[in-house]
Amino acid sequence: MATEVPHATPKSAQTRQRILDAAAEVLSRKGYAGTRLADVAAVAGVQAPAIYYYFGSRDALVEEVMWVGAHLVRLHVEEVLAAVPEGTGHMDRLMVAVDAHLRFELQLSDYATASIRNAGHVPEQLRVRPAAEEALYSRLWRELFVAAQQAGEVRADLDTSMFRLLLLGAMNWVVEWWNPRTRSLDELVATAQAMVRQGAGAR
Amino acid sequence: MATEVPHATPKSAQTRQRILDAAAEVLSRKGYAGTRLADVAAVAGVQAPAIYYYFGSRDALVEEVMWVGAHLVRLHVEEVLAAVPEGTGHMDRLMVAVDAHLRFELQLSDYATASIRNAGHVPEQLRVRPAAEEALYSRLWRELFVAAQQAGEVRADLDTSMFRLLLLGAMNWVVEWWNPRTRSLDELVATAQAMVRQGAGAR
DNA sequence: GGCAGTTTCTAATAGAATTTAGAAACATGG
DNA sequence: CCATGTTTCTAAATTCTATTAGAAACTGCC
Repeated sequence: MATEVPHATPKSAQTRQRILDAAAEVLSRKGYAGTRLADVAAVAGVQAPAIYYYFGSRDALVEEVMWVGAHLVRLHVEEVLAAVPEGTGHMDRLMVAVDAHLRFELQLSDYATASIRNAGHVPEQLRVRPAAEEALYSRLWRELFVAAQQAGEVRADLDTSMFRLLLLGAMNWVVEWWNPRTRSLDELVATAQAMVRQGAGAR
Repeated sequence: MATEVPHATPKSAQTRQRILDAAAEVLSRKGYAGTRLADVAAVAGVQAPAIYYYFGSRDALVEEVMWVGAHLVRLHVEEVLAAVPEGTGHMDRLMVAVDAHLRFELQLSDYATASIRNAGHVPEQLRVRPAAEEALYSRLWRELFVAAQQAGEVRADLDTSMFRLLLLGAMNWVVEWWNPRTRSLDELVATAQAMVRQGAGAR
């Protein structure tokens, strides 16, 4: 019964991956509502029914993209943070996380973009598994902020929980307006970091 | 030919309004993909085909909600800013705008929520008219920032264009996680204002 | 109370997309 | 080179909504 585990052979796994990548690409560009299986199939270089050999349904495919997206973002930021030299300040660690999140979301991964853009637009049932990943990611940021606050590098009177949600929102919303042709990614990262460190106010 | 202008009588205009309100409510909650005409009709207290007496198509209805949402946000913030006492500082005017935007988006208007959440998810053709409103709104914020920077209340070396987009993103994304039961709107506003004024950094 | 115009409904249609059925092509090991 | 299992295709069925047709109900005015 190949239906149960059709990913055994390398060849087959490759096609499955191609379909998943195609779905991420189309989802990141057109959103949940605009994503047709025919489009995904075209990008993957197969006919639409071939998708059903690997995924139970359109929604199962979407769910996997969403999960992978959330998962990859977290892995990436964790890895980058793990590589930060011992003894780096807490605010600087926050800056690194901002940098890693933005670059990954905008440059490296259609999965991340798809996951971010469609988080609130897919049917409830598809959010369960991705939500668990997102919760882990939230925790990562919470810990960064708590540590920074305890070390006195973030103001003691700041509601870091709210601030964190606002910051992640600012970074996530970038997918809605970002155009690499007209803006510099370095500049974006620098501005987002400045927003966290010191805001816009003079002095 | 009543088909052309069915909104003449007050009674009729009322039903039309009910349908539009219902569409804003459902769109703000379920998003473009999840919005069924049958749901909209149910909320408005009519049968689905009645919608066609007032709107040419599902998309025409959606487009109107999107436009009204963008329009109302701008009007509201403009009005609030117009009421600010003469001689108020530029940074304080920014704080007022942040306050007005967030409160309107979260408390006063399903239209605003619908417009924000679905801006990037409706088909291209539906974005033209709303986009014009959004451009006017962007200009409003641009002017606030430019004035504040020229007055020296915003750091001279800040890329205010980028900062503005990040700030609006942070505020817009709030619709994705906001829960009035567990969070205080006053606290949210205060934190967003702090983000603009001084960021998270200590001193 | 009847009549004209407006508004809304029930029932049917249409169209688009997902999803199945089942046949063909392909790959691989004997 | 055949046999077997895997992978992909074409063609068809299903499903889900938007949309249309046309009848009924309602409203206000004479």
